Amino acid sequence: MRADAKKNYSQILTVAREAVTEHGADVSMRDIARRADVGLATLLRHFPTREGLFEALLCTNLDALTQKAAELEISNSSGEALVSWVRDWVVFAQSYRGVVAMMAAAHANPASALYASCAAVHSASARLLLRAQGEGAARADMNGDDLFALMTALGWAVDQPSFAPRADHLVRLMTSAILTDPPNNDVKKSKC
Amino acid sequence: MRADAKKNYSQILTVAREAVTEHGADVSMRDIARRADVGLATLLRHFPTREGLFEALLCTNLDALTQKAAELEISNSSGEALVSWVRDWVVFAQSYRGVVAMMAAAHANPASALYASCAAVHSASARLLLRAQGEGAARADMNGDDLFALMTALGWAVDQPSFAPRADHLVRLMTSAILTDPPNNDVKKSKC
DNA sequence: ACCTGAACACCGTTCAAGT
DNA sequence: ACCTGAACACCGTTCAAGT
Repeated sequence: MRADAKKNYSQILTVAREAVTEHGADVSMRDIARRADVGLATLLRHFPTREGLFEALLCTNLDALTQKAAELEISNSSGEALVSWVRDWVVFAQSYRGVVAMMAAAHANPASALYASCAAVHSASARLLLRAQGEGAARADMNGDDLFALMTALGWAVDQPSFAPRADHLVRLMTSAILTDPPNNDVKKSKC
Repeated sequence: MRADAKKNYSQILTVAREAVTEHGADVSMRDIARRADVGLATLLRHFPTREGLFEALLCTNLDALTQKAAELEISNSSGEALVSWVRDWVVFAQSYRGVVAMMAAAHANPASALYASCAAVHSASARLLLRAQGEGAARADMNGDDLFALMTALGWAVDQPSFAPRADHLVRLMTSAILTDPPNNDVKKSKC
């Protein structure tokens, strides 16, 4: 990689981070190129697809996420590990607006630059679920696909500005659907 | 409304239904105008916004949905009524691809042509939840906003092609998060 | 009243021409 | 090797000109 190419690459990533923070995952690629003082064609050769750009933008976050999964897999309580994992996922989902929708689409498209990352999240989820199910901490009647779908749905919801204020509570409600004995499910039934 | 205007209006709705069925809620307005053999400007005067067009496209579905809510409000079991309502919502959500995402955005924007419909769904949900909570059938620690968020998240999930196959199961999982004594929650704990 | 073509400012894709 | 401007086919918005 030539010196000027290297400089452009990092410059693009820097301004892309700003642009995506401001306008979400649907920012205009042209806008990013303009901010980076680079021709649009240059941006598109470094990152031929929008997903390619996001794979680079998110790689730190994704590494931290999968690293966390590895730690949780050998933690004490399999149930608490699963809840922590869902929380970490939600934090990741909030890194940039529109990221979850993009991941959901990439998950179904092996040609996407984000496919491998989606698969990693999916399989980490499946492993944590399986362990929790083995200990009876998680519902037995769901699989990794279900968990991934629920986590993605949750991530999408907290991404919506109107739902964001209730994000913490939505996480609690969602985890209570997954665990067999949810810690926050101590609802007092009315007498009638 | 003049005769030719009336003809254009219904012609637009007819072809819009086809186009949206094929390409989802993000179809090009130009494409719809072309199919209707109508100038783009004509389409945009009949329906100044995309949401305006969808308000017309969905009005039958939305009427059926709110009508169903009214019936469910006076039904026997408040818990079963809530589950039926969620199922009806999911069926509605599947009417066209991308509709739920549009409704979620419209819900936060009073200027949207779909805002009133969103509010109607929201308040119907809140009423059914409140009744179920009064009888102890639904969790006490959630409100109408939470239910609407969960329903929208569920609707969005089943809208994703990769999650659609598990739609029925996702509905069951989601309702089990809402009900205090879920009928499908008879999970046998493992012995260890 | 209602319709329409055209101009406008955007978008992402592609490629021949530059250094 | 790498960059770039320009042409291309799209999009939604707007409006003067038609009937």
